[in-house]
Amino acid sequence: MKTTIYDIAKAAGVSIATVSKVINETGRISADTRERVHEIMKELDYQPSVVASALTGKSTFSIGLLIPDLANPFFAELARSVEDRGQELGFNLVMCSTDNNPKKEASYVTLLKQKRVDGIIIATGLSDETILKGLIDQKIPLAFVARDMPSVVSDSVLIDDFMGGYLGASHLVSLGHRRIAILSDDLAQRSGSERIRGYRHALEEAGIAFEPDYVAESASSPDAGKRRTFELLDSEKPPTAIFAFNDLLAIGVVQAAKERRLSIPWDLSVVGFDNTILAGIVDPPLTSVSQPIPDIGRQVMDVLIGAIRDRKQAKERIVLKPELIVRESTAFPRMV
Amino acid sequence: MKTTIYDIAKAAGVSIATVSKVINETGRISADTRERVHEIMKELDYQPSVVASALTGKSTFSIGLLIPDLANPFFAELARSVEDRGQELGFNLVMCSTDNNPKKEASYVTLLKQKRVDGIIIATGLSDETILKGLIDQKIPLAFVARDMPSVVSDSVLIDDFMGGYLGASHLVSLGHRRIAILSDDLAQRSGSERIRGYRHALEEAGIAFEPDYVAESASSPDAGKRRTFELLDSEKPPTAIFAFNDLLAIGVVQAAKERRLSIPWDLSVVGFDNTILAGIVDPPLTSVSQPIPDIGRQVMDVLIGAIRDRKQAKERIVLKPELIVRESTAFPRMV
DNA sequence: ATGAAAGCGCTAACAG
DNA sequence: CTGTTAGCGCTTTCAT
Repeated sequence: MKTTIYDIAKAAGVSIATVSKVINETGRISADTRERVHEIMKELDYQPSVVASALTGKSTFSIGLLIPDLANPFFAELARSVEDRGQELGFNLVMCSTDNNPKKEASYVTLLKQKRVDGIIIATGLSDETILKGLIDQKIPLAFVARDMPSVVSDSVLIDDFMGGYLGASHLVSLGHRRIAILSDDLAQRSGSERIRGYRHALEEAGIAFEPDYVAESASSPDAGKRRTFELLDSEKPPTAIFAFNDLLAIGVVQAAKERRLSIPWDLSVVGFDNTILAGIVDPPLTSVSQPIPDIGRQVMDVLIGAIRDRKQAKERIVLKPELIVRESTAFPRMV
Repeated sequence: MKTTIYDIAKAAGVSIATVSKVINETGRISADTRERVHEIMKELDYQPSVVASALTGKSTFSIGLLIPDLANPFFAELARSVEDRGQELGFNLVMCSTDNNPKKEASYVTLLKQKRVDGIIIATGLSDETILKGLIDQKIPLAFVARDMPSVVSDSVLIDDFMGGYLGASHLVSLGHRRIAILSDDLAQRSGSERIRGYRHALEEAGIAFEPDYVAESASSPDAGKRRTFELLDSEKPPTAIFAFNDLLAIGVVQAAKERRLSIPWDLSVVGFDNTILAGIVDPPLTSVSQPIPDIGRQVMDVLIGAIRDRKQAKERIVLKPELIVRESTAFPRMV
């Protein structure tokens, strides 16, 4: 049998209440017994059961993390930074890759609820409104990360997507591009439309007319991005530059260009988003709008745990600044 | 208040025992009451507490996953595949990135124990023997993945590392290379030495003498790999090919070569290991020994859950085959 | 077929 | 300063 608080109490010749108190450092315990209990616990390699203590209303010290796909480097890096902060604070992360699939979302959320996680960090879309409503009704602490959820009042940390869109687009504009296409992963999401706003703003500044046909949407993988790029390239007025809303998509663009024997950046400029490990590795290295991933992860965790501890009402919305990292995938257009 | 089994019982006009039985489909319940209880549960959006049920000795439906680093694409992809299988089976994954840091390992393992996870999947080295011993003593179901743990009798799934080493080296040999260096992440681990055995076997077959100086070790990051590559390149007899034991390291080699203005594959051939998403993306695309990641992930999860369910004694050791994916980072040596 | 009751391991009053 | 005791939400005999 696993050793329990009773075993410790017996061995130390005290009551379980006393043991509980020394474990939680509550109430007053004589230095003497405290020490003795500690010794016994060490001796018997006693591990207090979080399960039992959670049942009495305390924390489970588990946080759910809902992301689209752990195999996507951006989310892996994000998860890692969230995990690190959790580890520092004594919380574990329960991973949930939803693939933006409503069924998976629902199934994961149900599991998380049943496990009574202390809170949930949401980095994925929640296709089904009811899921989110259920979470809120049950007052489960929530925090959104790297995405906006305007319809909900909740803690969130994300970057200034308008600025991100502006940064990428104005870089291209200043290089002399006028036919700049957008490749977005999910236009419906707020960050997508914010980035487009930033992009449009950059165009306007330069007196370039906005061309709806230059806004393309694609699933978030190099392959899907590649296919969508071919379409863009085959249009009437092919763009001279493509601004992808994540690095995976940008890589798809690069691959499409290679297949067409277009040289990047000379025949086609590409800018990515997220500045993941991939950006520095592709050929050519990708100019990319960088998100401060370690910061973001740390801050969501902090904000969530703050909400859990204080059960405070005030919600924070932390907006961090993106940054343009210029590498070799962008240049002035060869033929204007 | 959250709705509990009592609420359901009251609303349905039955005892909590009955409700419990319909939830778990145990005992005999009249179709009539069963249906009624189900309805009420749906109506009240009742979620049985895994915490409470775990306290009575049932599963927590949580599995710990110990890996070195979630931000490393190989482990992210592996985690994803493990997670997927878990999700199918109703188990959640608790992520633990240890950075091969003994302190973190200990801290995570303690947390996992306290949470009474049903089992732990270990993909990391366990620097501290006592940790592992503690786990085994407490009879916590364990499964090792992508690494060998010869000192322990336990379920494990991994690739044939000897074959992996042989595949990479013999490819290089057949191209005409004779000065082939190894860049390993952790020589101490069994997979490392197995791969080296495979490498030596390939050399022997070709009558090439084994040169200990060609075996280098490095931390598992592009940067560290790059530094180590410079040393290799600066040695008396610089190698004409480098076989890295993971893609991150191989990328370091590529970067080092670029900095030295060496052309890959003409001045230097490189082969990686793992065949992660990175391999297809670097310039030039990397020849890499591929691990069947989705398979591996699925199989560990199956094996672990098998062990949890049946508490069986028989341990399995599942060995999968690696495969050489030839891309553009390898060629015959320009100057032999 | 259903229910009463005894735990599971721990916390939190409340007494002493 | 320490112990008694009543739960927390659920499972599981054992009766009925």
